[in-house]
Amino acid sequence: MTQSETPDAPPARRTRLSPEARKQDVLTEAILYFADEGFDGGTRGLAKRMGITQPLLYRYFPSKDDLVNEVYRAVYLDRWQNGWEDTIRDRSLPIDTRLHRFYQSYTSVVFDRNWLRIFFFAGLKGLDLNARYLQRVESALLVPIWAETCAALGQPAPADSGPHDLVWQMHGAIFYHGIRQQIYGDRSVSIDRTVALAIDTYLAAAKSTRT
Amino acid sequence: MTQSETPDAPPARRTRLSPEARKQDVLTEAILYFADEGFDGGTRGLAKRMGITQPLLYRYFPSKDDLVNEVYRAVYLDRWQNGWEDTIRDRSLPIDTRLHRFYQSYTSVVFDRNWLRIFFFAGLKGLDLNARYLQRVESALLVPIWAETCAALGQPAPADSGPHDLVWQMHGAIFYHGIRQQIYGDRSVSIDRTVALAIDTYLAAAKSTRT
DNA sequence: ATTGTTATTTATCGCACGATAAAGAAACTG
DNA sequence: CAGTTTCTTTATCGTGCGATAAATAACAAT
Repeated sequence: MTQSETPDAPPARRTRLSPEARKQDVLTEAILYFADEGFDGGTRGLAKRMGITQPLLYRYFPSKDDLVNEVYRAVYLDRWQNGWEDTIRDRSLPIDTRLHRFYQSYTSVVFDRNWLRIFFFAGLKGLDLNARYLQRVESALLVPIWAETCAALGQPAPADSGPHDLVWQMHGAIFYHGIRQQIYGDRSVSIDRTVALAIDTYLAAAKSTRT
Repeated sequence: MTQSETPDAPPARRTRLSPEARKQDVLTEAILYFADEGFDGGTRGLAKRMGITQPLLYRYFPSKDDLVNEVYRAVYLDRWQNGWEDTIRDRSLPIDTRLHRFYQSYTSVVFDRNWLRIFFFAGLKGLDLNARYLQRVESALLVPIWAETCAALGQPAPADSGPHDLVWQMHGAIFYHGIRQQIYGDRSVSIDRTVALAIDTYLAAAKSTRT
């Protein structure tokens, strides 16, 4: 019984890769693995899923914590698109078009199972990653959105205050859709519908309140 | 060094409680503990926090899983208030008053650190608890909200379709505020402001689209 | 082919976990 | 006070974890 082997795990692959390729392989698989299992997932499980042995991980990452930190970096820093801010500020387009294009791109990145699950695992663990990410969202995306909205409505741009609560409303409604979809598995409503509705509601409310 | 004891843990309390009292104590503390540590938190940590020894837990709960399940029940089933549905359907009040009252009560229950954290720990673990809870929210709260909204606007009540996306928008915007507040520690905006704005925006949008 | 380098595996340590059995002590009974 | 009950602790088992050291094998160079 102790001899039996699961068929997808041949006794010893012993396929030799270059350090760069192996490290990248580990990182790529670690994103999927920790998104599935949470950061309490064991290094043995990750290694088994890759068809390598567990100590090999420690040749490329000094500790599990280091691996986890590289996962953070890969998922959140590397997937940030500077074009988002440009799209929001591109006054050659009407504001609703800009918002549609921005959220179409934003949700295509953020409404990803791995992205969202790791985001919440980190948030629950109390890491400052989420607070810092949200601060970046606010300062780099939501504040400009409100400024551009005011400008499009012929209002003076707000001095340096934060984004209006209306922007958070819109953003929250859209983000919550992603949570329902990716965390709870509810696939009943399409993303495009939610995004379009949230933007329309937001712009209508912004016009009517004309703060 | 191995003799040193943390001062808040006297060698042996040996305070003897009735089974009911002890079991309730364990359950109460387990809610706080698992909300902090997640369900991977150890039984030894929970026992230490209570000032009892770890095997004592197993006198009142056959296994850790049983304890966790009782935590679920205590947090989600027992905190559901049937009055919510009554408030929504109370046509002696205008619809906006009903929505304000409902969400004031709902958020006072749901925007609780323990409630939200356990909710997300369970969701990430893939338990069906969240899907079932959301289904209950939809059928018992959101569908009636849309029906009452239509009625208040003089529309025919929708047959048996789900809640309009506008209701999900409002609910999501409010819920997202709780996430920012309790999961990410952002205390910048008040709950009341968010709730009031979300309801106003929702009702305005419902009026204008008059679907 | 032989050798050297190093990617990879085998074997193992110390520790924390969930869970169980037996010993101990607080309360109740007479 | 002695006897019984049962709440609580001590001691322990088996398992899986992160991490390390040593043995092994794949590839490159000559």
